[in-house]
Amino acid sequence: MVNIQKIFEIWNEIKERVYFRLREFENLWKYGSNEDIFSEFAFCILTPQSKAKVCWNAILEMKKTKKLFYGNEDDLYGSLKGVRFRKRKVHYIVKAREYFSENGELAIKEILSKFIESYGVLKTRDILVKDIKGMGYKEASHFLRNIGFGQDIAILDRHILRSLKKYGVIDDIPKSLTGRRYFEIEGKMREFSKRLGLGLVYLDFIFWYMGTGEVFK
DNA sequence: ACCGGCAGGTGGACC
DNA sequence: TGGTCCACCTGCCGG
Repeated sequence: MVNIQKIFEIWNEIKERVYFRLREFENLWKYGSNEDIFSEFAFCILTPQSKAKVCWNAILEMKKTKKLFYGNEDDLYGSLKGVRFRKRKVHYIVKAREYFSENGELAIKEILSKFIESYGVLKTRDILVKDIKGMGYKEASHFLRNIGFGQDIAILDRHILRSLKKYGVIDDIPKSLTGRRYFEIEGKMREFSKRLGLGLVYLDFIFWYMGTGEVFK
């Protein structure tokens, strides 16, 4: 078994920054526009196997020029140098933009609100995974966390999984993450966080920080 | 200069 | 029905 104390040391080191980020997420949902929310969504489509910072800079540029909201696939493609699998991802973004629009206008906030009020966050995540190409459980969780609904969900990426194994929460890192297996591991991480008395959303930040040395997104 | 390692995975085919 | 495998694809950075 590994040193549990390390977790709390890191938590003390980063918690002010984490609180700040979480407040930003809440404010994004409270005060953000449909374009703001969709930008966060598109960011989460881009991040798999890519560098988060490169992705976020690309989003900022496409947001400023409005390409993200009105451009076609070619327009977006040109802005995504450095993003892995960008051809595919551009397609996913444009498809999702239709999904999140009503009468030709972005309505992602209204649509998500309805889902969350009617079904709750966990079920909303299922809906996103089922309906949107390019969103698996990992990225759907990432997105929901980044718009302020991450209190009880885990973002099981390679860093988190590595830490979970290191601390004996799971025996092995699975080769592939099916929905069923995702829930299983998420449940174990939830239990672990309860045992530590640290919220799941905090534990994610701590593990992410241990893996990368950053508190970015 | 070359090269392995890494970057917040996902869809779809196949069994 | 549910797991496993592989294509997708690029650029940067340290040895």
